[in-house]
Amino acid sequence: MIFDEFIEPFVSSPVVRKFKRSDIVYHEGDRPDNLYYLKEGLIGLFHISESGKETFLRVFSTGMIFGHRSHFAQTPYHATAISLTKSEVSVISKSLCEEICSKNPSFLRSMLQIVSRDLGNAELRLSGLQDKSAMTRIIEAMVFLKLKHPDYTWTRKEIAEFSGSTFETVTRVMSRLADEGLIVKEGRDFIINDPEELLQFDPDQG
Amino acid sequence: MIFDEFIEPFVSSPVVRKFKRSDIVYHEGDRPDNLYYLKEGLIGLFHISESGKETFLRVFSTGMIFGHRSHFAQTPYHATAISLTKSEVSVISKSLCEEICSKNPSFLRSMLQIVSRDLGNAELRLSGLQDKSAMTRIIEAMVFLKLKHPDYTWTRKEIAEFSGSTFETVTRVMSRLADEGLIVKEGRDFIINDPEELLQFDPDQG
DNA sequence: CGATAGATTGAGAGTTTTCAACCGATGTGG
DNA sequence: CCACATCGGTTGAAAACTCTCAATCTATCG
Repeated sequence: MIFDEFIEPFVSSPVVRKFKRSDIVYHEGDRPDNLYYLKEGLIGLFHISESGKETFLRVFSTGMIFGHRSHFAQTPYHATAISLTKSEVSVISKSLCEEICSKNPSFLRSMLQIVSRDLGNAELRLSGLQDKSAMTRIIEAMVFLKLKHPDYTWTRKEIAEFSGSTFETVTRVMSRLADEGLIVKEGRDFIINDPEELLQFDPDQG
Repeated sequence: MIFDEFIEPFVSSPVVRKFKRSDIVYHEGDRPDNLYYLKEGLIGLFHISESGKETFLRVFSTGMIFGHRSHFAQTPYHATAISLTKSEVSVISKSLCEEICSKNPSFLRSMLQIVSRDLGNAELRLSGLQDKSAMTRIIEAMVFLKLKHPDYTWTRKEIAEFSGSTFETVTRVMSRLADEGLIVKEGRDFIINDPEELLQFDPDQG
């Protein structure tokens, strides 16, 4: 993990908060007074629009920092962090963060690398929304999410909100993929047989 | 400008390149061997998909740095930088960049702030693509682009690629807005009477 | 075992895109 | 400085892809 060399102060932060599924860690619009280090669990970052439509922006898993974008942008949170599982989070105050930054300039470098990569990913998703079919985006989201976190049962809704689609369309795509033998449904969960093959799947020739 | 305190080495870089409209500064996939400082002009960052569909990701104007995301992410360029006007660019080598970073740690801080804000913007656009109508997105793009660069004549195509739409739809929206008296068309250019009013416009009650 | 959250499937609607044909602006070279 | 070539813009009609709505079913967990 990229943070190995900085992790100490995060792990040993005295302030730890625990969450269960669906708990909110921070709200869109809040002032970013802290950074967070995820000791254990899975947390999703969602934007919720006025109309109530949710967009699933990023996933944070054990060992990752989050809340950093707003901190370094010096703007309020633009999205809401919601715990997807039971989780345990170290809270790092602004001042502790400053201390880490000044003691260890390469921490800033790491943060910059992470944010830069996330920006690239976000912009590629932006492009994808415009020239890929819903099916392709759903397949890519399934592969991305499931490979990253095979043990978590992603809901159709989460996959939809990550791929820019609806849960009904995700259901339809998954039924089709199961028919084609590319995935296996197991209760509400699913298993990807061969990620490469799945990504190559062309809806028209089946 | 946020860079005032760092600008010196950028301005005085000995390597300057000049471009005219449509010239490519760097290509998606290229290795980021340099950072760029835009001394004069307007440059757009575009992602071009396999099918040829373009997405307009970011605008760079006089005084801004670009090419930094890939540099700090340590990944190839994910998009292509195209000059929209005649422009003049200082080329900053990796090693000069390193020198600036180490001499001036707050340069990293500034870069981190910029990239963090861009990430927030990209993610908000991602959300917008899913719950705003084409008309709303087009209006927002028009206001954003035109207020930022009133003297540049944005083409329908550029507005479409920024808002995630097509140039035909942009044309239709602009005709409607002109009918409503919210904008004035001047040749290929357009003038926004009142940005606030334009942003508030509700297509249904017009 | 019952309650509830999540999943499935169908049918119909609607926004936007696509395709096509035509028009107008801009600017360059003779 | 005009003529023309080219790039950009306009408008219409039809098609398409997803979404929305609705009804029903099934996991999962206390």
